[in-house]
Amino acid sequence: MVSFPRKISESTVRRLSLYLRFLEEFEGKGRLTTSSEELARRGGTTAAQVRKDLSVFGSFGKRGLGYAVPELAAELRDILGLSRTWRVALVGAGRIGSALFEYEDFRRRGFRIVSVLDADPVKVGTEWRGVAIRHESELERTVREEGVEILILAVPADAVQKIVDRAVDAGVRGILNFAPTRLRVPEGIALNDVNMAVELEALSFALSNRTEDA
Amino acid sequence: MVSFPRKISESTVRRLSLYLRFLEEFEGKGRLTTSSEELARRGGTTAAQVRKDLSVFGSFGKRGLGYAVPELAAELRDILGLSRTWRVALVGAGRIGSALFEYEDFRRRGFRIVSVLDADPVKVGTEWRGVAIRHESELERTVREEGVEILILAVPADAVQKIVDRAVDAGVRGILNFAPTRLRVPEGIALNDVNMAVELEALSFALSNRTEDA
DNA sequence: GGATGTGAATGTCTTCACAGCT
DNA sequence: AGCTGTGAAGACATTCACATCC
Repeated sequence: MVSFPRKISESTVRRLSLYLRFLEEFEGKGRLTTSSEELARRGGTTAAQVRKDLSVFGSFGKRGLGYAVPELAAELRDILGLSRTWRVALVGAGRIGSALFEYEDFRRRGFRIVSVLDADPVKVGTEWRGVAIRHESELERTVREEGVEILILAVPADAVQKIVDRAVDAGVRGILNFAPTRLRVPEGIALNDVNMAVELEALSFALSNRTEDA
Repeated sequence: MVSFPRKISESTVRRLSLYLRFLEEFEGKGRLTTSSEELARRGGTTAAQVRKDLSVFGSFGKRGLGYAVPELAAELRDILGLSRTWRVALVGAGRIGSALFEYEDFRRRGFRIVSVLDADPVKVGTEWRGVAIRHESELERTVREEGVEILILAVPADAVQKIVDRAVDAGVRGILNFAPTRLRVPEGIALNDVNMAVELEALSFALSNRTEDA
């Protein structure tokens, strides 16, 4: 709970998350300093953008020298709320759900999937790496008992809004939605959509309209 | 190959893709007309935004009446390049790859995965729904023989850049990247990243900094 | 009357360019 | 000298508001 100035743009936050990834890579290689220029190159942006992004939160560099890698990484982890673990429930034990459950990057970053829920009675009662798959009807109880703060939605599409409403009532504060639907959430609940079809269609658009040459 | 004015913003394209989804839903229900107001409500934006987005490409509505659902849907499919099928190769037959392979929305929109490639000899030679899993070393040949235009990258992370370079050389023109790395592609190649870790971290940031009350 | 299409106004994000530390 | 931090300028995106047409 650091409390920051004004409104911070989504794109700034996404870039910070990228920078952090690079910094951790540098840490792994034992590199001690870096520069806005280098982070920009790796992140596909400009040095000025990197500095602006960071300047929203403070001054972390030394003029003439650059940034100390471990220090800046630690700052970014703090800013992004990654210096703690988050208790996550996964709804949907299908293929996407399973892929997300195994996704190493989540685990490494402190997102701990403490519960998996599904509507399919065949799956309910089995378990994944020691996490029991429970029936969707137990959503509220699970959220409360397990102290779930974040919900990952990996279900085909329809009844999703109801699940969200119930989860929010039970105390969930953030939702990562993979269902191709626009969800309504109350003020104050964080929501992020990952719509893979939209991404592919954006590609298709780009390929169909190569006008920018000539 | 319709060729449109100026530079069209990424966000406009993404919204069009959303609108199309809603229109198709309406089509399914037999609804014949809609309005910018309705599309906006469904898409979480404003009516003015919807009209601006569409106006970049033409005038598809009737003043006083709104938009004809099937006509507008057809226009959007044209604009987005979805009136044809795209030949896609999937690199990575792991969990994410498998989830994407089965993803109904891709199939329905005309993205046909004609080839799956993996580095794991155990997987190579098996098949998914009639599509043989080939060894990654056959990438170039596959791209050429199968006329692959789009590559979906669902591999853990590292050697990804090399795969991209080879694929581009062989003729691939668009890439949907799920690996948490920033890729370099030549001018004229379309690239889209889906970074799920970044999305989760953006949530974590939002949850850690609820300052906007008070 | 009612909803579109669009210039003009506003708001937001990015880039520039340079003063200020190290 | 080198690289950050940052106001100011510029580019881009969204919202407003209304003339236009069905």
